[in-house]
Amino acid sequence: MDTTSRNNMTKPVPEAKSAATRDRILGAAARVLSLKGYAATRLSDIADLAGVRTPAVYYYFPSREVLITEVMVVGQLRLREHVETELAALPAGTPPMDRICAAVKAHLQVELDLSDFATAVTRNSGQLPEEVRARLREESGAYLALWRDLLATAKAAGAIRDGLDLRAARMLVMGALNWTPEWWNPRQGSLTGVIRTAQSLVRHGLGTP
Amino acid sequence: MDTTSRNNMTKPVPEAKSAATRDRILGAAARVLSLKGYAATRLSDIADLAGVRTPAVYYYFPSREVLITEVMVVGQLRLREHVETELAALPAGTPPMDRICAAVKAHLQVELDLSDFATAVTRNSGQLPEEVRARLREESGAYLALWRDLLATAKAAGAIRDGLDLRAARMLVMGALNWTPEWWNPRQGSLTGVIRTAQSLVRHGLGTP
DNA sequence: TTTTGAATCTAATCTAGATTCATAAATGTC
DNA sequence: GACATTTATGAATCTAGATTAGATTCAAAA
Repeated sequence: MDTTSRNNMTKPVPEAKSAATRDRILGAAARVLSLKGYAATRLSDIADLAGVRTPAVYYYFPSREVLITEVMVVGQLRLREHVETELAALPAGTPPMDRICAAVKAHLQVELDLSDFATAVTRNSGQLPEEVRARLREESGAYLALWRDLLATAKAAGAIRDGLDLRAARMLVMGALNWTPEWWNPRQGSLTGVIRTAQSLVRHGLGTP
Repeated sequence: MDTTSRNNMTKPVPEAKSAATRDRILGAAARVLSLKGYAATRLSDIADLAGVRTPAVYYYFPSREVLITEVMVVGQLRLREHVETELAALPAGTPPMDRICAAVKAHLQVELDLSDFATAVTRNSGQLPEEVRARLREESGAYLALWRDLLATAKAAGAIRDGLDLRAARMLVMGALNWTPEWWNPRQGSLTGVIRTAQSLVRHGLGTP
């Protein structure tokens, strides 16, 4: 997925091969991480999946930790970007609760369908060594802030039930979403089904009747 | 926590010392696991916390994996037992949605306050090697079944909104609960506050208006 | 006392991976 | 088609931790 990206219209085919391999390794790392978790992710697994020998990884990344950190940062970034994009696409004047539901949908799409990177972040955020966590803090803070805004706006508009602890409510909702990779599987239920259910839960759980 | 247990009224003080140390090691393992995660849990951390040298662990457990497996099994068991106990304590005729809310409360109590073992399970379930996971499957299946029953009963009683995918709804709720150890901290909010919010979310999220 | 077995310790050993490095292929350049 | 540079490799090396081996301590039994 998305192996090319960068340098779109500049030099014809600069270090195309190189960039491609680098992306292949990064993508492989994301996938292994999302499947096996930080503990069990060996550099050799990543290399195998990328179709390259282990030392080749060092041609592109100085260490395992740097590679993993990049996966996490990219994952967190993509998650936020996708959600922001979807929100931005909403017509002006969309009611705040509908915006929240759109964010729920977008989050689940990235998490479950679009990006191993995003899954890697949520499935491993609790297990990372402190340095990686620190490196991630800023970006994940931005994502949390996005949701904080979403709820605060809805609250201000009177769309959220009274007496709810907003922080706790927000974290509970995000927890429900973040836990989905632990149980959801495309073979036993459609993605749109999960999205619909999550939206319904959130709308009725948070909203005024 | 529960250092003695077994052999209550037989021999005066049999292998009391031994059982105590074993429990100390097990408890230390639960705590380290719940704090640092499977990846970062070293036998030496466990030994340190238990006040013993690393090899002493091997006097009680044949391997790191067996030790960790036991922590997980105990954690999953305690989680279910506590929830079952709380449910059993409810007066007969308690409405199904109130029973669900009681389960929410019980789950959060064990998870956040009572047992490092329970926290260890939920924070690491996704990272475990296949053998441990297999060993855990039966017990965690029992817990899932408990919740399935809770929801099915409520549904049958007409206490749950129509058009909700029950499996997805159940897993989303459990996800919200299981994710709490990732963010909740006794210093920035009372446990009862989180419980109240979670109950409110679940009641309105699942229930008929 | 002496003996014994449980409980621990210190000092190795062993091993899976991460990391390094000197060199081989490939690719592009003139 | 020889030269330079970029990519990738095989064959070491290094290291953190798990595991094992062999004392050592000590209380209680004999």
